[in-house]
Amino acid sequence: MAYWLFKTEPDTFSIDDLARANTIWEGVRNYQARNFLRDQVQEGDEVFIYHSSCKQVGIAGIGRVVRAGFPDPFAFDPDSGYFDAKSNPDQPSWYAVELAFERRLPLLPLAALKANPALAGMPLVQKGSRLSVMPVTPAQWRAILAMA
DNA sequence: GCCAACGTTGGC
DNA sequence: GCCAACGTTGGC
Repeated sequence: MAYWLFKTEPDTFSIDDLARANTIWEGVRNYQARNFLRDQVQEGDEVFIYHSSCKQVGIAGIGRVVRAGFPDPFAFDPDSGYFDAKSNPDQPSWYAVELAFERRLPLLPLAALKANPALAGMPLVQKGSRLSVMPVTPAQWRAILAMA
């Protein structure tokens, strides 16, 4: 089983929304993140949910992967904001996974994560990184849980 | 709202 | 293939 961190803007989708129902994690439009979703994220993996671009940025909770990578259906829907005319079901450009809610965490602010030397290797805390789906090592996972 | 950093696009 | 222009991300 592997660990991940997914970013989301809570104004659009938050840990509270995940707590209400499983969700298709759609709309990832970055190739590096896409490759993780398509090739590596597996059912049963655990995921830190990170709130970005908001008042209190940080890790807000944990989700669990209940369906591994499949073609992002929103990319095929002309009415979706995530529509991509270059993606088609025969050769999908983009992938999604399905997540279930696991639990909330007391918000772990980005500043605190940055201050933890055990997390220095995470793209999350590195300047300029915009990666929205990233692997978390078991050691990093434990270090973050220890902060909660 | 500002702006730095990054990814993508498109002309050549 | 280069690289300037542009759009987006995301912290502050």
